[in-house]
Amino acid sequence: MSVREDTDTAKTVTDAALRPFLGFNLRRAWNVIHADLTATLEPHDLRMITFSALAVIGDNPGLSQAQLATALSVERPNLVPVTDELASRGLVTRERVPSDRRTYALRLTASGASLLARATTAVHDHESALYADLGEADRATLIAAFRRIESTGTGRS
Amino acid sequence: MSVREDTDTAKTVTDAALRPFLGFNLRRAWNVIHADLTATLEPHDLRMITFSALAVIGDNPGLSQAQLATALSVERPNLVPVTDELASRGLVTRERVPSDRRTYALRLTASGASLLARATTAVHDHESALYADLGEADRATLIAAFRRIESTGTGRS
DNA sequence: CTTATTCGTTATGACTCGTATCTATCGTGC
DNA sequence: GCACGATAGATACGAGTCATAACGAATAAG
Repeated sequence: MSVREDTDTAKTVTDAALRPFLGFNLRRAWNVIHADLTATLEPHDLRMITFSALAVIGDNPGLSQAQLATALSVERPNLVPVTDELASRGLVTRERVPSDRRTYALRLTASGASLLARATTAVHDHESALYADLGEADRATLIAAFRRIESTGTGRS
Repeated sequence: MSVREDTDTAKTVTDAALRPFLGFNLRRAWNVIHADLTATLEPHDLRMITFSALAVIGDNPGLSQAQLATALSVERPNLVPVTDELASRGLVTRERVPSDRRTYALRLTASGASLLARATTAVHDHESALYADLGEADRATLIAAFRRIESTGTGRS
């Protein structure tokens, strides 16, 4: 079948076969953004999951851990060490709810809100740098596309 | 401080604080695509890494494992079990190179090429379904944006 | 021959995430 | 009051991914 190609010593190894796939490109972009995000949050002693949790708690004071897990798309067990850490660092409070003593009501403390504000600013600035080459319109297109992919894939609203 | 909000029993837990961040949306989209891709490749007994490896080998016959690792952005040690599996399944050959007996020259076998073709079709079809809501222009915008994010983040080419 | 470098490989550990399971609590029906 | 199923939080365990360190074999340079 004339499989004999002299591509052997080729110095150029191409991605060409994978580039047409959006999923592949998305993975590469995600790797970059993930690395940048991790580095951005590291000075604040936050990981992506703890930062996300802080943000959702800040937006939904008094929510339960189960609600938080749903909002973050993680399983409940994986949230336990997160809330443990946030609580032990004094960033969130876990108040017992009188009406249902099984659940905790999660709220930001003052220092939690302050840290969230600082980290949010840092993340926003880093994202702006990463997307400097992208126009505002492209950025909006991206987010809209992501949400559509999300809903197409999961079927949820 | 009038912290007393009745958001406690709120049934609606919002993502609002995170949605403006592109990274967050990208992660969600990636989760969806990753799940779909995994399910798509599973009937072919392929994982993302093995499929990607097949595709790159098919496009660059005779390349070394080190070159493959670079093309796939994974560390060399993590590629060993991949090439082992592909070789033991008879999908790729590892021929010794006379000029440099340290390296292996990786090539697809006939069945490897056949499997790659079938899997590529499957992945392409699934991607088309996922991106059905996206126009062709949006898809091109997405890929272009990804590549720009990639190069901005890594500084490479 | 000696030294440094590269390839493929092994071993190891960090990190993420999901499933199964347990206890405590709530709600419902008897 | 008491049994039943369901839910919240927590624990334990395992699968999967990924990077680092280090080793033998082979190559290249001195």
